Amino acid sequence: MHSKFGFLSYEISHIIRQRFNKAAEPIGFTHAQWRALVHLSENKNCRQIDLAEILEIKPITLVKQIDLLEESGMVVRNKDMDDRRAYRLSITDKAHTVMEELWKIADAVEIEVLAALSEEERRLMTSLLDRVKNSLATDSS
Amino acid sequence: MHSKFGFLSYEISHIIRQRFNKAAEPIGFTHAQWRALVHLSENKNCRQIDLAEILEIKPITLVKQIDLLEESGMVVRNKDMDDRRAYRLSITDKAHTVMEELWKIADAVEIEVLAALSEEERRLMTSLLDRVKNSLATDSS
DNA sequence: TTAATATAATAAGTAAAAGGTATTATATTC
DNA sequence: GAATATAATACCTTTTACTTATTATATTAA
Repeated sequence: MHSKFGFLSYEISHIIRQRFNKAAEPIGFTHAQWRALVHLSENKNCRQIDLAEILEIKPITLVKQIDLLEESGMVVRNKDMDDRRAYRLSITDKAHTVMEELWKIADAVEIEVLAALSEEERRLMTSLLDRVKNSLATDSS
Repeated sequence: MHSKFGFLSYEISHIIRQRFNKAAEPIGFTHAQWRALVHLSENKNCRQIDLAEILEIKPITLVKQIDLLEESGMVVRNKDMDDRRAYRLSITDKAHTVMEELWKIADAVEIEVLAALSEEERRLMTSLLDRVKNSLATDSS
């Protein structure tokens, strides 16, 4: 019997993204922007190329997300004084307020989607996924 | 502390899809087509609208995937005798052969991605995800 | 038994999220 | 100082999906 982990993780995360996008649409954010914001807030003052690597997307893909986040006043590109090719990304005060709203949405979606599991099971599953993710992060993929 | 399940499941499934797509590209299939094929083989002779519901995509999205799968000789649209609006989808003999190849790729990718976990942990995680998925399937989402 | 409504597939056009390749401006290395 | 590498990005394409509207056929209600 073949494992269905690939399909299951895809299908569940797809539902989470759909529901998040629907709920966050009135505020004007997509799940991809949200993901960039959260990872940036955990890696303050990094360059675009650093954030792209963290997000596991190509730099050119991130450019457009940062464009949108800058337009909506969430992120600022600051010239790097030591390397004039690069920008240092920072999050605005406004972003902190908006992110509180977005976390409410994200948490609510997650609780809804994971309702079938106990809190203990949710923690267990998340920690297993976390180990998988961390083992991949060290790869050169 | 907020849960990261949404990001984790997205990021891991994204890596699985990327690796699958890369490995299956020479044979000419994408992960979306692969997903449709597998779900069709588990729901033989269903209509497009049924398969779309199983895949949790809109019927129009499925049309194009079936177009591609029909072009490559994997799937046949058979006129439904009882409802002349509908097609019944079937999988060709050729598809069975190709699917064996694709399962090899899918299994290999999964083993690679989940290498950090023991077999026991893999089974546990998959069964937790399966419960989540099934609880959502009964929703009217 | 028609008239109104619903359903299955699909055409046309759009969008979100991503990537490939090439370019510009700067850094680094040889 | 010349060759090479790097950070950001312009231009174009791909994958996967959606919205809205249309055609053909079924079903329901009057």
